[in-house]
Amino acid sequence: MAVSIQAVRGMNDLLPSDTACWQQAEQVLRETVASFGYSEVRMPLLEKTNLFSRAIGEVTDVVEKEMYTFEDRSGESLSLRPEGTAGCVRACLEHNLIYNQEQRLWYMGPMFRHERPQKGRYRQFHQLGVEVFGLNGPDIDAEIILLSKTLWDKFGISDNLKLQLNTLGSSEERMAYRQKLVEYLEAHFADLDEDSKRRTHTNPLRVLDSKDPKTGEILLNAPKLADCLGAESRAHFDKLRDILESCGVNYELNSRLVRGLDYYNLTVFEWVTDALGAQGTVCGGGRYDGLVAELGGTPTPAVGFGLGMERLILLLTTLDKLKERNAVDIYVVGACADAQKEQAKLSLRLRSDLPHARIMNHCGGGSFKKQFRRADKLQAKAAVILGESELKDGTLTVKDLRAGDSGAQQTLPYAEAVALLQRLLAA
RNA sequence: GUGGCUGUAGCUCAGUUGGCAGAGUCCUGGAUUGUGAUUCCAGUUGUCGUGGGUUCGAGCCCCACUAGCCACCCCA
Repeated sequence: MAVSIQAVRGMNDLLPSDTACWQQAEQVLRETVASFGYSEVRMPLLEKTNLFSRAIGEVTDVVEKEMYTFEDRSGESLSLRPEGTAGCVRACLEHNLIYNQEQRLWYMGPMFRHERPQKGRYRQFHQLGVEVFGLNGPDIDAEIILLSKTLWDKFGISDNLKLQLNTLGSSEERMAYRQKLVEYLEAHFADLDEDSKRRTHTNPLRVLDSKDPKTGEILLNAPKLADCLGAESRAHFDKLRDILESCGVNYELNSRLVRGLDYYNLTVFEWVTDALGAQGTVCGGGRYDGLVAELGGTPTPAVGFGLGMERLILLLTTLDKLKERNAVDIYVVGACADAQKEQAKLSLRLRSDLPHARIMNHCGGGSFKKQFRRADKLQAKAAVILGESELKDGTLTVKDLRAGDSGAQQTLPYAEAVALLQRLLAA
């Protein structure tokens, strides 16, 4: 459809049928993080560009080619946040939230990356972020994985998500391994496929994931990350696995899981599904002990994850896990001489006496037929009728719209009508 | 950023070798002037994604652009 002004590519409007789904999902997310004792933080969508280039890594795809970056009126370079962790750390440092104390935090909101849109990948997308600061043990790594697992259980989608787990070692071990790997890849550079040649310098650990058969052969003799791990890193990972297993969490070890943001170390994980096509990672995260210091704070251990809201909701919709929910419980129809005034007054009174009911007053006039059709379309549970006779007698007619064919209806004094409505809504 | 497919009514889609722009649904009104998913009748759907080109004539063929979908890539 040709429209004179269109939305920016990859940035979607959420219409009433969408927001009904989002609100259901958001409610479960909020309840769950609260049940783990986490607190909400809200950060600006805009940050100084160098926050992201320092936090995420200068040579990552996200920073190199996916950020929305521009100069504001004072000439300062700003960027729309491509992820939430950097801004969260910045906020914590700025307000001394993590000076000698631990924090368990969460946030939810839009992120921006200039990628080619496709199913489950949009230029404005939304994440639930969970971040923990000041705890360095495997127990907290396990906790955030258990938190995410709790979400899947509550949504009823645990069977459709698999946990992939890996460890990258300490920052030093990881850097040392990266160095070794790059040296090895450079020695065989001529025989690598094109993607792997590029990745050798952009994201060498990703080369391990190459599907090219010739590169695969070369990789057989490549140095192994596991060989670079020290006893401490190994113990951390073993303990994490121990806790997950004792809590009944199944996982797959995936030594090629490295993730694209530079700040990760030790534990990394992803929850993946095969129900969404190419964008199968619904939730991913890990430990990032070096980031706080990198951004100028005192060294502070940290761990967290991001959950893609669009992918979650796409999965919930695909698996038909969201309840259809109407927007209206009671529809007020009428055709008395002073209809607009009397209906408005009645509707206000009903809302006051039935505070949890969603009550819509018919506006715009028209026949009863039209008004009832509207009530039915909205899937209201009951209609309240205010006509000439009701107004004269001081009564209301309450019609049960779920009763079937003609529907049961009773004309009652106000108080009894309210009581009947209460019973109908409870049913 | 690269490739493949697609774009016709609000929605889902037909549209023959290039020859009057269609169906279903939705919406509106009526059959029933105080009663809703059914039924029956009537009615409105329009920049055929945009701009060029070929042609007597283009929804259809050609080019460019744009948007969407899917995949690569990347990640949530």
